[in-house]
Amino acid sequence: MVEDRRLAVLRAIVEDYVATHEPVGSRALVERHSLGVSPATIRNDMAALEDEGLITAPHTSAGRVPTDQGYRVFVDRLSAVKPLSGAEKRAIGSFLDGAVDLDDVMQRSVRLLAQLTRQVALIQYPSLTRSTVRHIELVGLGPTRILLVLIADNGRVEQRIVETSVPVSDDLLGRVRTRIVEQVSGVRLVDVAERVAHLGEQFEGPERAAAAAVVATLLETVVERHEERVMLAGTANLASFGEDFTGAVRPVLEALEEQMVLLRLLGESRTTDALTVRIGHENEVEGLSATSVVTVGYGRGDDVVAQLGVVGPTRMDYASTMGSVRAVARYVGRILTEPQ
Amino acid sequence: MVEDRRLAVLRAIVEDYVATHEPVGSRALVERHSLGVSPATIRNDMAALEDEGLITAPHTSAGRVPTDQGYRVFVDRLSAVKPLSGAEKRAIGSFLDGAVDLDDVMQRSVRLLAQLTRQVALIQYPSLTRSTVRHIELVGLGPTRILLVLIADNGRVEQRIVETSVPVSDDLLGRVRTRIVEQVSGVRLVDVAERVAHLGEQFEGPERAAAAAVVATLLETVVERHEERVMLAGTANLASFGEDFTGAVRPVLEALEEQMVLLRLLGESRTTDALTVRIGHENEVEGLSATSVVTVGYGRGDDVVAQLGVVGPTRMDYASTMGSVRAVARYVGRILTEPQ
DNA sequence: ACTTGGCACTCGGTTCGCGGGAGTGCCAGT
DNA sequence: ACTGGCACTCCCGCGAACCGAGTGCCAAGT
Repeated sequence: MVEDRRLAVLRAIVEDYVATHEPVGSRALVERHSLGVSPATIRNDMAALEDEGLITAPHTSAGRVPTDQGYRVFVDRLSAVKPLSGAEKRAIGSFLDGAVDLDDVMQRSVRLLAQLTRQVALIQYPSLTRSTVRHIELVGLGPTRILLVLIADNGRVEQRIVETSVPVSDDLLGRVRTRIVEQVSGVRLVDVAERVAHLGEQFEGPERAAAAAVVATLLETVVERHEERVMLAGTANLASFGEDFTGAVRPVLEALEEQMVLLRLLGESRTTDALTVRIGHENEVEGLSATSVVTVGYGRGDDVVAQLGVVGPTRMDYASTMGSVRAVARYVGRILTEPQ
Repeated sequence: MVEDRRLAVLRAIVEDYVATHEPVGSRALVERHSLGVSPATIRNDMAALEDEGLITAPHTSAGRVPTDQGYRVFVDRLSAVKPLSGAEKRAIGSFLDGAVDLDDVMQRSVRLLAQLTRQVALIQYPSLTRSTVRHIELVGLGPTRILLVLIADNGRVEQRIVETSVPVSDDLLGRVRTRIVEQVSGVRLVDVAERVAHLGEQFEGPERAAAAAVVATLLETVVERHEERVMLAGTANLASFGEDFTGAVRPVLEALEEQMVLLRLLGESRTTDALTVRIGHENEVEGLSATSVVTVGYGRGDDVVAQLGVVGPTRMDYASTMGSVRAVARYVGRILTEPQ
């Protein structure tokens, strides 16, 4: 009972602080929420919440501000994901429907998400897992350099440079290509590995090393590096996160310039619809301790192929942000599911 | 004579202001530069410079600050491009030499430039002009959708989606591909247009429309869209441009998110070594009126294939910035010239 | 014709002191 | 367990005063 009210107070504090960006006091709280008790009672609750580490007071006589832990409790126990308004849903539809290829889908989605949340949005390219190989091309760039291009049937194209220890003639290159194409055309990417595993052995002597290098890179491309691209939008919104945030802009921009950081940030949910929220210092990424990151997996049906999400100030509107992130993820998933 | 000293005063003002970020007064000027005259004389000169619109005073009794026009005169008549230090040159070498492919060269270069100048760096991908076609692949994605992939011998890969008005069978697709590959393999990209111009006419009836669509897209890819990609680095430096710049961060970030804007920004110098400097309001791009943009073409020898440059506050160190931009452009040009 | 020292003046920035007000913690009473 | 009252803290805003940098102008000097 008492415990319930305390949580209600926490919720009220978070909501007011998110709305006003100012420390909230006991009086303002009873005025703006129907808590049914006096400011004095609220003060007692606030003292308790402060002891628990959920809120904190910037000065002796200012109001209270939620801590990272406070937001954590809020997100876990007090807030429901807020569905989008009709207008927002319609906006999503009209925004995404004109996309012409995968790049375009990604770009439109990430911009849309940035716009909806007024925060920084991230989207990871879908992995190749479900696709099949349409074609593989080997292009000699020099005696020991080969460009490998993999074209998947979903329109995605991957390219990698292969360095071989021994020179590769065009003739050999042609034969390797023929063999590989024979083996993997129309094969699902997940199955490519077993098809080409022993392909190097079909070659003799010095040719074997070259063939092996090509195969190794192919496997790497297919298996390991198939989700490394990330797209970003809405960095301009960083400038509007508020006065008190300006000092944190630089480290955030620095973090966002690193692909590796972005990938770590997006994490690896393996089920759709399960939103991940990392609040303030929960973020391992240095420089993002003043921000929260909301991510979710998206894909075809229940099959998660990649992640998307947003980065914003810890004092964001979690309910709306989570709603937007989830909604965009669903739309993108739907588009990927449609026959292209 | 008098005119000479006035320009010397302008130079001194620009240099001091760039160094201190504070309005500079007559007294400080004579102390820090050997002008050989008294502050009173300087004051007269300053009044004249103000009348000419080259400097301005923020308040009645603060020092003077250069105007955009003042920087213009400084850049055109008073400053020499500053060569890099030995350490910087060595840094460039070690930074760029490990690059493994075109993407990598671009990425390393743009990061390097951002680091050297502590500003925001831009680099445009080299155009395909000089390259030859290694391979062209057509992948059917649906009845009226074809993915066109063009692989150039310099390692660059371009992809485009083609929408056809009539359905295209795999059979037809195969034949179109064969014809195209026959025509353009090994051909320089600039010559592709004439080779395929009449290719559609080799097909009859409904097939002609499909073939024409593919050819049209191919031409577009080769001729028109061959320099649309731009890479960006150092946006975090925006946060360090200074107190007085914080208000301008948002519009700048917004501008930098638009590919089209970036391309306009990079402009189109057609000779290497001719640096372009656009100062403050000289920039047509809205939102960049508080910044200056320094760009230069780079390429193989005298042949400009693309541009690179930086965006920084109008009160940047033009001499050093121009030196860094030019130096990086030369290095990148050299790398492109080396046999890959 | 320039240059210079002197001088009065302007005005932004800083410091200081002083309420006002919001907010708290605690206590005694219900 | 809640509430009203009360003393206390301390941030914030405001005006006054002051300092100092800088200017413009003028009369004198070269």
